[in-house]
Amino acid sequence: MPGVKLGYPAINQALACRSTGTFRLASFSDERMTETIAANLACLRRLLAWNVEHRLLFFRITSNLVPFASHPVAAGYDWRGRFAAELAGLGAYVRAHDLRISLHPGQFVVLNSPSEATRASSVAELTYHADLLDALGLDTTHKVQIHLGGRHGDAERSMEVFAQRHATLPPSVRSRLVIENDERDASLADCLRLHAAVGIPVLFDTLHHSIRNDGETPLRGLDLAMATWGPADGTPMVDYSTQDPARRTGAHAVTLDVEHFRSFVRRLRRRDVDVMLEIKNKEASALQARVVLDELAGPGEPGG
DNA sequence: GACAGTCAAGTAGGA
DNA sequence: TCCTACTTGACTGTC
Repeated sequence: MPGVKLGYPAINQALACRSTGTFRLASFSDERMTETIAANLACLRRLLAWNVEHRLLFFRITSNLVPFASHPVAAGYDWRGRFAAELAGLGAYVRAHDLRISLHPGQFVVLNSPSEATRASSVAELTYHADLLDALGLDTTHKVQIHLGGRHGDAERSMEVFAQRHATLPPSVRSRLVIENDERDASLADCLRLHAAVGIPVLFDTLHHSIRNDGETPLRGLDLAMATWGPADGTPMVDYSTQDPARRTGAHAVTLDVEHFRSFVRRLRRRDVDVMLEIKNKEASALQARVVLDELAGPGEPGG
């Protein structure tokens, strides 16, 4: 585990601010948009500083940072122009502290949808995510992760459609897009086939793989996924979680299973990955995981 | 201030 | 056929 960067998604429960602020579509106004984005960016700045202070160098920025960014209602709102200075400042902070950023658009991004309207809104949403990374001045090692979308009654065809549409995406989107295995639509093997077809890197999700796989052990699965990341993609990203025993299959645990995580990290050995902790209690688990990494790195050499 | 219903968007699976 | 979950609950009207 040479320099594992640890992270958590979107929200820091220890801070008294949220970068996920939004409003109802019916409440849309130029003023509301401006005040919400300004508050979200200010909170994001605090969040990143908190992360740096606690050596959590991987962070998933909320897709809500700019509410309704890909919705027609906001088509005339130039958020990139109005907040250019703030966004550039945030990006400079990310680069100065060697932070890693990811984004995870919602379930409404369905690139292979049979509906033309859904496909178009999906492309618009992905373009917003790429625009955000562009506005931050971040390179193609900062990623946008999505799932296959749906099977639409024909799993083979759905992957073909995904591949075809992937090829038509704007370069700024395509260069940042990665696909994550899930337990419903696309197993790791499916994602690897997509990689073979269009070159998209595969983000390995430990929990989803434990639920749905084709016999690959977790480490074998991880190695296969890691091999899909090229130099321009940076260190492979991994989503780490365990099953919440009290909830439905696939539900993320509320707290970190420290022993499970320790075992996971030990088995990484020399593998270079950045780990996103998809644990419900957010930064609290990330701090625990940080301790585990430091312990395993030994005295005098904190583990990245 | 607390609470409950609702919120831009799609899809599959379960009740 | 309706409800739920998802990546992250958050917003808003009512009491």
